[in-house]
Amino acid sequence: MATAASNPYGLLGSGSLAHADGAGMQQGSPFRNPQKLLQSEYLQGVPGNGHPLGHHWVTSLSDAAPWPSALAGGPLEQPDVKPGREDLQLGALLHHRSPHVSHHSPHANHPGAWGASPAHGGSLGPAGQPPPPLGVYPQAGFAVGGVLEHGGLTPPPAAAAQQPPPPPQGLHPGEHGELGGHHCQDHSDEETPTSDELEQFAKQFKQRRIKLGFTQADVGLALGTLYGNVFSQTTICRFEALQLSFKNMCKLKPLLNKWLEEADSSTGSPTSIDKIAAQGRKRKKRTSIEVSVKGVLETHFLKCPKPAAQEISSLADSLQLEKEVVRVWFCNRRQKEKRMTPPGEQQQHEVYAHGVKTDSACHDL
DNA sequence: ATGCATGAGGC
DNA sequence: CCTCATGCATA
Repeated sequence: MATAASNPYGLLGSGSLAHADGAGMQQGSPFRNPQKLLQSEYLQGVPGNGHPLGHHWVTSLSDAAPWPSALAGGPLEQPDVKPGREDLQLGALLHHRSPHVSHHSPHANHPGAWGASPAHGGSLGPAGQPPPPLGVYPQAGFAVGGVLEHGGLTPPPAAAAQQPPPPPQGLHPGEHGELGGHHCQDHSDEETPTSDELEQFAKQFKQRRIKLGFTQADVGLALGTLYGNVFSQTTICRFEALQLSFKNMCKLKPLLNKWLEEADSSTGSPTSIDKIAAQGRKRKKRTSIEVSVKGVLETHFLKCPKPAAQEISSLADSLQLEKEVVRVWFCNRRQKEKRMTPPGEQQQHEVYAHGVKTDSACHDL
């Protein structure tokens, strides 16, 4: 498709571009993680993380296919040809507010996968959310809100029930009373987009962005000048690649959608070139971890995704790395594990479960 | 596009 | 110390 993916960065060599491009295109269905974000809301004290994350893989593979049938059952790129075509044809002309296909998967709303927290209409409040007054801090106005926390200290009662089958209850909108009696307003899609919708939106967004001649960085900046929430190229990139958490995706979608409309109407208008001040923070130089070392780390990660402090220390010592570096590495690894398609397995490759995680804390050192 | 890093919020 | 959202710096 848009192989011409933007090469906004003149500095990038063709080599890296090719790689990047390919990666981006492959993102057919990165979402496969059954992460129970939605439940975290009330399961907060429960072992989302109490046991090895590894079990996520097993979970996703064995039980559930959090994915819409389209993805799980049949590898279809697009159930409908709407997005792409529409974009190409009407791109310069106009587009309606609802980019997503009118017919969603009938069961697409099942919360199994990345159920976002529906009750967070308040914190996330996509559409109804008033733009913060020139808040320079993205997070200030937004409130990372009820970031779902770990709390994983309580082990599951029985190993048998590895993960409770998510109730098929559709988190339909209009349930919360906090928003007043507005309910059931047929908004485009503000409540809880399905992963499928998000995927489609992201795809469409990227294509339009490119056609309009904007780079990811431009968009991030524009969001800041337009709505007070600045984002980096990284974030926009991750959004397009669907490498953010479901919740995070839901939060950004409305903003990006607005930007699309804006960019659409002002075809040719120069975007505000506003640059926010950078913090004179002493950021540590990125420590490059050698491949071999990474291999060791990964091995350990497979054994125990959440090593104790002491274990981290000894590991760091063995690898001759700072403890902090190792700690952060594990943190990042865990995050990655949650957002991305599990390492070592791409959506096109064969899938076989790792039968190693019986869900036990790693051996105490 | 992605790896390592920072920081807020929370136990 | 963890998770989660986010980004600088880099491959």
